[in-house]
Amino acid sequence: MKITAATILTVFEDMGLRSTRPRRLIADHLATLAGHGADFATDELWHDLQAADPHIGRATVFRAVDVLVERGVLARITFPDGSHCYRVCGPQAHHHHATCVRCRRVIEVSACLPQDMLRAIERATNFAVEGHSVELFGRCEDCRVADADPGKAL
Amino acid sequence: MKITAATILTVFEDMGLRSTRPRRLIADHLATLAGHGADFATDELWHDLQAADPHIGRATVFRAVDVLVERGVLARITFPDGSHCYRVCGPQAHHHHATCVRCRRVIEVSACLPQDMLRAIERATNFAVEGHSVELFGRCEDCRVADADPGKAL
DNA sequence: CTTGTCAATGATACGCCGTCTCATTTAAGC
DNA sequence: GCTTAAATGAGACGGCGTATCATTGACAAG
Repeated sequence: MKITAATILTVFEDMGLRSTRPRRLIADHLATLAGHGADFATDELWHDLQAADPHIGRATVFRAVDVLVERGVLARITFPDGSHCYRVCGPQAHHHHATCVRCRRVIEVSACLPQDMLRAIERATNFAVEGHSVELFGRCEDCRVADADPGKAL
Repeated sequence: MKITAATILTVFEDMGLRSTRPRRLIADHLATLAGHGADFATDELWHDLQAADPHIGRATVFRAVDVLVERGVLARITFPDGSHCYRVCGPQAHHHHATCVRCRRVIEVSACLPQDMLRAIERATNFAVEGHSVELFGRCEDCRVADADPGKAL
């Protein structure tokens, strides 16, 4: 399912939030990002939006991102060094991400921890597991090619 | 295997780093933390160390933590909200962590993504998977009891 | 032991990133 | 329109990690 600006505006609406100019701009911009499968940092998003409206506030963008993360429209992806970025994901089925450590491209992965493994962990640790995160890091095909033949790309 | 101050000092030594007073203090303190299985933030560690030596520098502690994370003596545990803490883990076998969302206690979990799942992901995505992180979040037994009977504990 | 050298330190300035505050604007129901 | 509370935007603030740099001290050579 493709994420459109309308989809995102509906998410705001569903939360009882008003339809405002900044939120429309954000929805538009995220819709185009979704098309490219690109990831972004919040500050970066803010700067991009300033092209459309120089007066848009930083706090406004941060607030919107928080809402969308909570609603699952955006996924927060954390790197091993503690830095992170966001990605438009939509309220789709549960999934995880594989990130290329070279170009930072993000790919969705439907695989997940097997249910019986989770249950085994609960038994072994006496924990009630309520959530989990799985991040995969590696090299995408393009970057493997580029690494093998440095003269060709980038 | 129990982590001792000597173990940690050996790690510094192995990296060609000098044996200094601050590093000895850090090693000592981490050894006691390892005994309790406690987690900590870097700034917190700094404050604790100031009890032993009021002149120890913040940068020094951050530098030491970086080294030890790189060497696997410390594991960085990231929470869904982006905050994080460290935990003494030692260069043990590969493992992951389950964290109690209520008391933040951390437990080690030996379970991991099955090899064949990783291979299936590589086939499906054309990624060469080089690393991964798995974090489990839930409630430990004590906290479940405490939640069910608020009058009793904490 | 003395000395020379460079890693390491510690004090602090700095910068990023996210939050908070609050006066002003604006969406939306009447 | 008018009213009212939500939302905004400008900027102050704060946490946390890094950079800078003069001083200290570890360690090896003589």
